[in-house]
Amino acid sequence: MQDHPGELPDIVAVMVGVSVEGPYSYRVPPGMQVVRGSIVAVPLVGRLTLGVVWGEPRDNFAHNRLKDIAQAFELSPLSEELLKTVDWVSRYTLSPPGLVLRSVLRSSEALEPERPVTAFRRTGLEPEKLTAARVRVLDLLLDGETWAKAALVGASGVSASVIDGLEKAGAIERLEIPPPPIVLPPDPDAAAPTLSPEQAGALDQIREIDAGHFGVALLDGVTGGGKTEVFFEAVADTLRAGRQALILLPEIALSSTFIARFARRFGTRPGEWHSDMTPVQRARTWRGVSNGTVRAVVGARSALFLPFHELGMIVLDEEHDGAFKQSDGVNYHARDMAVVRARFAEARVILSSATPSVESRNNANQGRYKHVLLTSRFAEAALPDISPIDMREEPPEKGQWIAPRLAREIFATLDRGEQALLFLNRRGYAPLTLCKSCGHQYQCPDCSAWLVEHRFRGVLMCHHCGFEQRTPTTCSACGAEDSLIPIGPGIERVAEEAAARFPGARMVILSSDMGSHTQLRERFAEIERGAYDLIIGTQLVAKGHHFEKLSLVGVLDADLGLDRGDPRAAERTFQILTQVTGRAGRASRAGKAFLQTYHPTHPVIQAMIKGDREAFYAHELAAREAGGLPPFGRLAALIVSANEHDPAFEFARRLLSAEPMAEGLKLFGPADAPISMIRGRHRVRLLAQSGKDFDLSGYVRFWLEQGPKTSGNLRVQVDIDPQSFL
DNA sequence: AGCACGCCGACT
DNA sequence: GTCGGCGTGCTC
Repeated sequence: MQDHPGELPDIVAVMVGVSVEGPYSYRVPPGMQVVRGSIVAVPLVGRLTLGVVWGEPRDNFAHNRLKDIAQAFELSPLSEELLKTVDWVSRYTLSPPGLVLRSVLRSSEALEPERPVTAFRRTGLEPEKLTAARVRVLDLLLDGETWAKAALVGASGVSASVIDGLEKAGAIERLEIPPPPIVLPPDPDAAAPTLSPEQAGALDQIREIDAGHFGVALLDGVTGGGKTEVFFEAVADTLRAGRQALILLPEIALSSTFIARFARRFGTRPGEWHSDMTPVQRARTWRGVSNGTVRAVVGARSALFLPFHELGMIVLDEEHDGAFKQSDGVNYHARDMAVVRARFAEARVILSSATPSVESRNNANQGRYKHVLLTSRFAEAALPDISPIDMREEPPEKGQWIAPRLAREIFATLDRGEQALLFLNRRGYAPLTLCKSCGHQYQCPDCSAWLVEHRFRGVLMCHHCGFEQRTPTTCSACGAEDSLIPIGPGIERVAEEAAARFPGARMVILSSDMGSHTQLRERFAEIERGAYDLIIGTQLVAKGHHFEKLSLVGVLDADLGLDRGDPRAAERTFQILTQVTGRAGRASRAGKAFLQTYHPTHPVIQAMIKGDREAFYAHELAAREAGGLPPFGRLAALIVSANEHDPAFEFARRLLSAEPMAEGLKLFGPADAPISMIRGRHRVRLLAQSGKDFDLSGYVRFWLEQGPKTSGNLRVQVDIDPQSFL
């Protein structure tokens, strides 16, 4: 075996798809050929596990205990750039490489060759009986064409038994053909749009990044500025160059409009990759990406680990979106890992957003990313006029949440026959329920969080673990009747107020718990048709929907999320306020937006009112730099959790005292996490802060190796570059 | 990630 | 006495 150049000796290292720290050694049985990247099945404690050949064995495991690789799959070996990405992500996030590899091997169905499909063609014999149904089938099979059975049934509209009958009669014959590709290759020239001069300029700037080399462009443009058309043209360039393209979206479930847009531009649907797909659909995308028949993929963040071999372009649309950060299992941020993979693959990256992350803006300012600006909106639509409503000076009536001035604006908007949107980023009816006779507060039994009343569904529920109970009628602490009162507003409560104050308005509530994706999609379509006058919604309404008649946006609590001890609170608030106010006045109508706030002088609110996003970025970058926070420093959170509070806290303290001293490193904590218990586990945090050029991952790895070992139900989770401090 | 092993409480 | 709960440790 060894005399074949490029082949590995008879013992190889295999990274198994389980949570282990390094590859294991396996024998390559006679006759089997594997190389680095080969996907294999290996025996591991009595069962077969998927793994990938990693290279030469590194350990000296006793040769007589080695096992044979059970199977090498008939697939192209994973590309070197993907293997390097797995290693890099593992080292950076402190996740075992085997666990990271699992994200690559996520579709076990994809590994076996696809079953051939049954197809038919004419034999030339005419059947004795020619019925109308038979003629329809035979007409489709003219000119010796071969049709898959399912396609033939679909196109002819006959039942399968007609086809079986024709076969029996000898008029057609059955053959097994390879399954058709899941999608047709996209045509880069199918429907190239006419770009505006500004868009064309942006595209030219992107094209200045050499194809065939790594480079990142930040496509920074206002909502409605036509960013999608621009990056579609860059994708077309990539396809023309014979390379594959990946477009990552934060919320794939609501992106059927995006898929349709892609199909209009490229003449065919892209490959898709997201959690709503069946295992078989996923397997077909995975295989197609691997064997090169799928040239473009639109997917959620996990599509980053698909087995591309010719990856030339990664686009992250809405790059600032928090959904790109994975926070269970492997904690990675798809934006950063996309840049890493693109670097290994010599591919280009486009980060697209109307409200870029502070990190990306800084990279653009520093010249590491090419800053591509799109500043004007289509159809000359102006950005909305944004005004504050100081809740200290003009508060709503007691028991109401809509300030008088905002209510007047809503009336005026409705009178003109236009749509108004009320935004409150809080699901349910009320965030807290308490008993007015004994003061009992309804809390989750497993989390240190209040139960949120969802009146529509008649339950109190925990937004952290999903616990719910029927809303009681008597206090469960003191037994008092009719004593439970809701405190604070959620969108259901705002809807109740709106229904009472604007009785003529056709109203709709939009939040993630108001139905399935399909139902929500229908609601959005109805709104676009103008079936509603007043839209009341959470986050959900902020994301990329065009509402023609919408001319007023009211943000009921612009401060929500501003004042946590969280370094990204201001950024997130700025992003969501920009997005939601950007819903107003999309077409020819000038829009208005009102921010109800208790902090009208806060820099985020000020930047919104003045329409001065540069002021926001300047202020935020200065604040981050002064605090040594990302992107000017690094953060790592260590979350110690246990079934009881004290052991967790005590362990965190011991961990802290075992900290290896390092220059320029600051440690904070231990402190109870803001939500100190989730799902019955108490959580204590330590925070490490370092300078930008410090290997914080390496430091934390060394720290944990040196430090006290966990036992019992103690866990230590590491979150490098945490996005929030919950 | 699985899965077996082993230790402790609860029950036929 | 045995069943079964879950904490612990190992996998080439």
